[in-house]
Amino acid sequence: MTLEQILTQQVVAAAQALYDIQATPQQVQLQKTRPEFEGDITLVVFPFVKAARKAPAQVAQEIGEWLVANSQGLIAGYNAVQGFLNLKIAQHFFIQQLQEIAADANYGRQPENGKLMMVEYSSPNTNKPLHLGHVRNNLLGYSIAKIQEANGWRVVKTNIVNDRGIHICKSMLAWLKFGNGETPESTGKKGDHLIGDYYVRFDKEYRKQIAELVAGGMDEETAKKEAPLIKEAQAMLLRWEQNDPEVRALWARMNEWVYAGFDETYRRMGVSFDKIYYESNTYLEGKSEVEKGLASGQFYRRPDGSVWANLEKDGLDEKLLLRSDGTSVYMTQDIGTAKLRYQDYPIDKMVYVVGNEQEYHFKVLSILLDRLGFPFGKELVHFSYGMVELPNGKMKSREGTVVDADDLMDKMVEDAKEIYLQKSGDSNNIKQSQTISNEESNEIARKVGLGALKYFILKVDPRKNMLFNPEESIDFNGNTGPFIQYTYARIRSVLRKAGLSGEAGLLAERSFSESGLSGEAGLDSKELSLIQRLMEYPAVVRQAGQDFSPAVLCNYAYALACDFNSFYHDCSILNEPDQQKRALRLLLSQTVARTICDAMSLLGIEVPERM
RNA sequence: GGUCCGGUAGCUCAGCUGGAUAGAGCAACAGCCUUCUAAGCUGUGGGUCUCGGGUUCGAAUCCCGACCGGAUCACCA
Repeated sequence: MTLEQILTQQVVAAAQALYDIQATPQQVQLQKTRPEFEGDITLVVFPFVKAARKAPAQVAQEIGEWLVANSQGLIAGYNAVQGFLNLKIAQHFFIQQLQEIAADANYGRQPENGKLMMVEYSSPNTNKPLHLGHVRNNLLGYSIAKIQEANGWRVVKTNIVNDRGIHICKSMLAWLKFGNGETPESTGKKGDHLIGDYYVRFDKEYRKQIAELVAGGMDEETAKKEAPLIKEAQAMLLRWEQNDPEVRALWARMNEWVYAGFDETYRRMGVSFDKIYYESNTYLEGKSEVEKGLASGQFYRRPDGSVWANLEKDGLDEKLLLRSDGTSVYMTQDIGTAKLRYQDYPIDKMVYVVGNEQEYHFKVLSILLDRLGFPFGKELVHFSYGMVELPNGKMKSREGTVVDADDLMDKMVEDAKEIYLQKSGDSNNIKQSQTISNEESNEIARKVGLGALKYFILKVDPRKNMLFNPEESIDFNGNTGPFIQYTYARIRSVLRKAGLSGEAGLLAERSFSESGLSGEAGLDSKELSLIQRLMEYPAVVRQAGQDFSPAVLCNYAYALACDFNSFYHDCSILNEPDQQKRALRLLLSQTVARTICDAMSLLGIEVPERM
C-alpha cells in the first residue's frame, strides 16, 4: 500500500471518529508539503470544515492530533497552517521504502494485463527522406510503446509504409528522365535521399512546364492538369496498377533503395518495429472490405460509380471510399490495413500515432471500422500530436525549409563531440585525467547528442505544437537530456569508486542492511526529498501511460536529477565517515541511477557510464 | 462559416482531475572546483497566467462570452 493510501484510510477514520463524517477517498486531498513549511505531506482540510462546523485551523489541529495518536508511529508530528495540515512522517518509514524500492527489480512496472496493444507510428511515404516531423512522430511512437509495455500491455509496434501512389511515380519518372542510371552505390548517397532529390526534380520540371503553358495563354488550373509530366506520372500509376512488369520492377528497385535508407535512419534513431505493413499489400484488401460494406448496405454507390458512406447520423457528412474510376483513396487503404492487422494479431487496443492534422480522418475511420464489425474500431486511439514549426511557420519541402532527420542527428552528435572535447581539454576538469579511448568518446557523443535531441522533443506536451529554431542549437545545459545523463554518469562514477559497478550492483543493498541501519538515522533533508521522489515513480509511469505522454516522464526524470544533484552537492557519499550513512547514501545513489536509467529507457534515451 | 486545439517571464516550456506567495531552463548579472565528474551547485532581477463575466471558503486550473494564433472540413495523402 502506498503512503497516500494508508493516510487516506486514516484520515477517513479520523473524520468518522471526530466529526461523524462519512468521508469519501476523493475528499481526502493530499499533496506534497511545500518546501517553506515543516512536514512531508499535507492534508487539505477544507472539505471537512463545513461538516465539522469549526474553523479550518481548528479542524486541522484536531485531525493532526488524532492522526498522531492513532497512526501507530507512522506520523511523527504535525503542524496546522490555516486549512492545511502538514504531516511529518516517521523517518523509518522512508528508510524502509528505500529498501523496498531497491529490492524491487520491476519497480515502477505494472504486472502484465494480458492484453495486446498495437501502436502504429512513423508511416512514411517512400518518395522522400525522413524529416523533423517524422522525428517527433518516431520518438513519440517508440516511447509510447515502451511506456505502455511498462504499464502491463503486450505491445506490437507497427509501421504502414505508403509505398504506392502518384508520389512515388513522380520520383520514378524523374529518375528515368534525368537520372542517367544513378544509384545509391554510384553516387554514395543514401537511397531515400537520392529518391527525394528526384521528387524535388520532378516538381521543378513540372512547374517549368506549367509556367510555359501559362505563358502560352492557358489558365493555371488547366495547365496543372495538362502538363505533360503529370500526365506521364498518371499514366505510370495506371501501368503500376495494371501490374506492368517494367514499371513494377523499377518501383521495387527504387523502393528498396528507400527502405535501406529508412532502416539506417531508424537504427540510428533507436526506433524499431515488430511488423511492417505496405500499402501496396493492403489497399486491395480495403477495396474488398468496402465492396462487402456496399453489399451489406452500409455504403452506397452514386450514379457516377463512386462509393460513399453516409455519416450524417454520427454528426459528420458523406465520405468517399472509392473513386468513380474504382481506385481507392487513403481511407480505403486504412480499412484494409486494419483488417490485415486484425487477422494477424488479437488486438485489444489500436493506437495510431499520427499528426493532429488528421483528426477528422481518424474520427471517420473509427466509425467505418466499427460499422464493418471490427471490435477495436470504436475504441481506436488516434494519438494526435502537434506539429513541429519553424520560426517562420510550417516546414515546406518546396521552399527548402525542411529539417532533414539524418542531418539533424549528425549535427547533434557533432555538437556533443565538440563539447566533450572542450570539457576534456579543460585543465580543471576531471575528464582530462580519465583515460577514455577515442572509440568510447565517440560513443558518448552519440548517446549525448541523440539524448539532447530526443529529450528536447519529448519534453513538450505531445498535443501541443512545438517550435524548433534551426539557427539556435539545442541546449546541453539545464533542463535537457545531457543534464540527466550527466547526473547518471556521476552516480556511476561514485559507484565504481565504491566497488559497486556493474553486476556487483546489489552489493550496496547488502552492505546497507548488514550495517544495521534501521532506526531513526537522522536523514538529511536532501536524502528525504530524494526518497520521496523515488516513491513517486510508479504513479508517474501510470500517469504517462494514461495520458500517452512521454513528457510526464521527462519532467519526472528532470526533477529526480535535480534532487540528486542537490543531494550530491550537500552530502558526501564516499567520504562519509559514518558507515551506516555511507551505506544508505550508496544505496540511495544506486537506486536513483537505476530509476533514471529506467525512465530514460522508456523515453528511448540511452545513458552513458561516463561523460 | 462549422468543428477541434492552443494563448503562462524577453525566448522555449512545466503547472491545468480547483488549494498556501504561479515554477524551470535559456538569455543577463553575482558567487562556488586542494574534497565523490563545474554538462554541476547557490543567489539576483524578470508575471495584469490574452481580456471580460460567472461558479466558491479558494480559479492559471472549471463554465460562458470576446480577442488572437493554428489545424481541419478534397474523387490529396
